[in-house]
Amino acid sequence: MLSTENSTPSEDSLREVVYEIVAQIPQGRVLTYGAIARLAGYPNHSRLVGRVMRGAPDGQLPCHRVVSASGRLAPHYPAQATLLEAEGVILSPTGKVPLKTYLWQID
DNA sequence: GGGCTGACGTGGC
DNA sequence: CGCCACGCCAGCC
Repeated sequence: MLSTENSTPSEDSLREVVYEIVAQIPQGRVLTYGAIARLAGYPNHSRLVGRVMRGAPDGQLPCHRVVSASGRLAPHYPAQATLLEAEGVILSPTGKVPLKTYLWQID
């Protein structure tokens, strides 16, 4: 089911799991690629998560709620800042998301 | 099979 | 806070 997610993670393998997780990020909150990778069962495949997001259906999935571990927004995704601000997320003067405040912490 | 790329992460300065 | 080097690994040529 979910525990046996091991050996050769592929973009296809992660896609479904990643979508499930991203779809559950509360509005006004964000998650990092690394956190998603870990929740998916692949702590060292944050890059794969990013690859999946690149092909993610914007509009159907809140992919704008996914940022880097530094709070940096995704390159080549200019609308992200706007979408986040529309949810009440106040970006730092440098254009990054203050994870201290907005990182989704599962209670 | 070999080498470069990249929506990443961590640590050092 | 910013930049850089290094580690990471699937994907693509």
